[in-house]
Amino acid sequence: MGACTQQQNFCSYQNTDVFSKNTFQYLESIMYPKKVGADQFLFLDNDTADKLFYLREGQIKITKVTEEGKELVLYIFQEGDLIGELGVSSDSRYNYSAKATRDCDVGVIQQQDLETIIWQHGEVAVEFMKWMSNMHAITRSKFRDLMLYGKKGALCSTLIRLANSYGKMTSSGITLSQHFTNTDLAELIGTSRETVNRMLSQLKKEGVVTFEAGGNIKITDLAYLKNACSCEDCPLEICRI
Amino acid sequence: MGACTQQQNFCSYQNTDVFSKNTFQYLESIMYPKKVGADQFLFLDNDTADKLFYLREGQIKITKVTEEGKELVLYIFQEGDLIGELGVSSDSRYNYSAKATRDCDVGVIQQQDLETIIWQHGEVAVEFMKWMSNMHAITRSKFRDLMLYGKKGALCSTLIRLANSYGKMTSSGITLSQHFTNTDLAELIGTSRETVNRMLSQLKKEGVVTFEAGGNIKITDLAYLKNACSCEDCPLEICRI
DNA sequence: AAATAAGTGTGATTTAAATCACACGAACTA
DNA sequence: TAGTTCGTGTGATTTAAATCACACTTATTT
Repeated sequence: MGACTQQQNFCSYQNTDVFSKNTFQYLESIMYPKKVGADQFLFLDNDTADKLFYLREGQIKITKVTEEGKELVLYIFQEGDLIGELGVSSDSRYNYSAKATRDCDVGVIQQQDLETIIWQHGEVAVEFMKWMSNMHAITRSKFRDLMLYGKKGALCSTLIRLANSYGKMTSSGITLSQHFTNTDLAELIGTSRETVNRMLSQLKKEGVVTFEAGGNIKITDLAYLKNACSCEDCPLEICRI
Repeated sequence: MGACTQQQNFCSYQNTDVFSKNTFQYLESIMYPKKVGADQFLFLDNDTADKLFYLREGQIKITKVTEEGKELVLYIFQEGDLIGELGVSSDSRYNYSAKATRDCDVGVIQQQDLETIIWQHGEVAVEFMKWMSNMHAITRSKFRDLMLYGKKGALCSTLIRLANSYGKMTSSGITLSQHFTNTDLAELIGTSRETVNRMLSQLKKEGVVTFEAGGNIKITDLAYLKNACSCEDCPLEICRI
């Protein structure tokens, strides 16, 4: 409860934290390995959605691209995250793409294999519902943040989420352990690179963020960010990128 | 497949269409009735999310309200829809409100009772996953439509969704069987009443919509609307309001 | 039938954000 | 080491949308 209290390096919460050791073993038993190189796609918009993917190593961005090339990044998944949809009909298709930002190690799970296990084991079913519920709550909370508080609120919300997913607590603030370019942030927010740059400059001037060597963002006034997007201190598993 | 081909009056698809007769009987067996008067709240933002609600009769709007009073309507549920979350932890809370727009007849389902059934019956689990999956897909597709194509695209997308949920096919177009005010539409889109009014006037001038007696909208050029939000002809159970 | 409330339609103005344009620095790369 | 790519920083301009202000129409109430 309450965001950004973690002392760990980063990725403190994966969306698979809802699974018990037992369930995880079932998953492992039906998983087969796959490598995805940097900048390759794990799957494309409109591909048949008949698999789930467990991200062992690397990073996957889920994106939606318009015909004019405008890109919206819906999620950034980390090692330990499970990617995909469950319970969809056999001819269902993804309506987003999944792109590896670096070399990835993935475990592929056939939806059908998983549904067999779910069918047989009630506790697995309930855990998967929790996983689905969490994923939906993440989407809903982003929807709200990006729609209701203007581009500035959207940026502040995104910085908080990045802090929860990549933040390292220090005495002087929360440092993001990964560099995000202005363009990266713009795609997360649905705005232009220039607008992000101007807003970040402003936040820097106001003492809300500073920049570490290498350009990594350090958040020095979390309260300001929370206020800008009417943060409701939702649980860490939901307030993520 | 393909939107707006229905000849029926309206509400052709409920989110409970994924359930088998058998599952539905389980639901009925643990449901108890509740009345909610017009303009009353079924639940409030931050209430404990330990129940599901089956809407037998009436209409429920799911809304998120900011501190400044700006309102965003996330869904409008109809008779036959199931409302709520499943698989969340016992201390989980709604982060949106549910308001009856008219007198409602609701069946209340304790989450715990349902989880017991899910635990025991694999087929129920799988059907509920499909339900959850659908709900998430609705949220995601709205997110995309409202973020990527400006306010005009957002309005056009919303009109298509309304057509799918309330449209009655006629020889001259698709008539919405319910009146939606400019303010209603503005809250669905996250914009101002004036902007909706101006956009609708423009669409009328361009011959995309007309107004029936009583002010109900009739869509006369669906292709135009689809084009404005890069409609991907997603299935009817997802392209709803 | 008059009064009140709720909804529509539109101008004028302000504000937010996108777009265009270009200078500059840092980081690779050949 | 010169060239190229990639990212940053900022002005100027345009466009989209919100806000303000008010007239007018249509329901609803008493």
